[in-house]
Amino acid sequence: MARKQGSHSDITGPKVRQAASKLIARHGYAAVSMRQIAAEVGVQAGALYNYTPDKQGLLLDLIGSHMDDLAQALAQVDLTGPPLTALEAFIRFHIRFNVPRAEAVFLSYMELRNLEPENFAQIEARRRDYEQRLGAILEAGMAAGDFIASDPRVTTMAIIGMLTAIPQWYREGGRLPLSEIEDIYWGLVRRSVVAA
Amino acid sequence: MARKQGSHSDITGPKVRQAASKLIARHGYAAVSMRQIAAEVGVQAGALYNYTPDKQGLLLDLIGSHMDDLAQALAQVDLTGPPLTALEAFIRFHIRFNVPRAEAVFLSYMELRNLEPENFAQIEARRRDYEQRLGAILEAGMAAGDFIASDPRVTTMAIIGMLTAIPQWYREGGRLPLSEIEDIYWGLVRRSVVAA
DNA sequence: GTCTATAGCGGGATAGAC
DNA sequence: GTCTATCCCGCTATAGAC
Repeated sequence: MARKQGSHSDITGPKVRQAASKLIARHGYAAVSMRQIAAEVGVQAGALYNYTPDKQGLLLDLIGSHMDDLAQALAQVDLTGPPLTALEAFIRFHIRFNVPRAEAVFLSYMELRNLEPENFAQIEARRRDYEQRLGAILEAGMAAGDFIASDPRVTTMAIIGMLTAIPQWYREGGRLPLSEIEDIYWGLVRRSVVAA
Repeated sequence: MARKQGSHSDITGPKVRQAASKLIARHGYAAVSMRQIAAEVGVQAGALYNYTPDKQGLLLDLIGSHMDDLAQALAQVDLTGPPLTALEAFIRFHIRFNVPRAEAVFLSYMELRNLEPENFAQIEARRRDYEQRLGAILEAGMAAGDFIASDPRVTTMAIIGMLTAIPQWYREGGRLPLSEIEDIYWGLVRRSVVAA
């Protein structure tokens, strides 16, 4: 409440992140200049440094925020049920979360290599934690005999790969609604891992 | 035979492409300078222009050569059998072709956006042709009742996504041999699409 | 075919006025 | 908080000697 209404920093800050996300997702981190980002926001390049210590900090902020959002959203999902229920919940969550965030997903994956080593390690650890949530479901289901006994780690990577590719081809307003895509993918996964 | 043995252009040319592929795969097209590529080869930057008209031409050469290799290798595969046989052949071919070429696969996908529009369109068309080979198998199998009737286009993208992610985590000399990875993936695909 | 040297440009980041 | 101006650097690509 003490904060002034209309303060520029409340408006410009988000605009900087949004402009950077859009341009970096489209052209790549190294190919986008601070001047281009500033032009997209409608300020001069020097003004960006009120919102980020440097270009690398901006990238880390974008990817880190995306990982925050992912972790927080997953925390709302109940994965404590039986393996089959948990698996379906995870699959549907992943699709519903990622597809509307195609830009951030794409950026967070493609620009990992442009993070400085310590930043990279931190993000990578969080990504592995996320994947391991799926891995644990598969392990539990295989141990219980609900799922076909196969290699849970390879199966995890196969499912994550399949799901993560969706935002690359799915277009809103396309041939099929997202709910149907979700059903199709769940069908593919269910048949491939659930014991008959 | 008229060509002199030991001519530098026969040796330096491939070295330039190899160095560029390695560096661009690791750091990204925009982040890698012609000077870095030259240093990796062991020449000065100006010498590179004996082998490429410009930096963009080098990128197009790398991605285009990869697509050439892919098309030529696929042409050796017999996909004329019944859908189930053709599907297995395609799956195993894709894994066997892509995994040992992780660097080129990664680069060819990640750097598409750095191709100039006409170059991009040409590569993209060839990629779609490749994916359609799988699509046709799925359509035939669904029409014949061998495969579970589902959406062939979405299923194509799901399978391609699953397979294409393999080089991102598979490491030679890792826990499992490639032949076993191949078997696991074929099992996943078979169960998900083949009618019981 | 490779070198050295350089033209010409655009990059990230900072200083100081307002 | 934003601006203008600028420092210093590295980039692509070319010219001309060898």
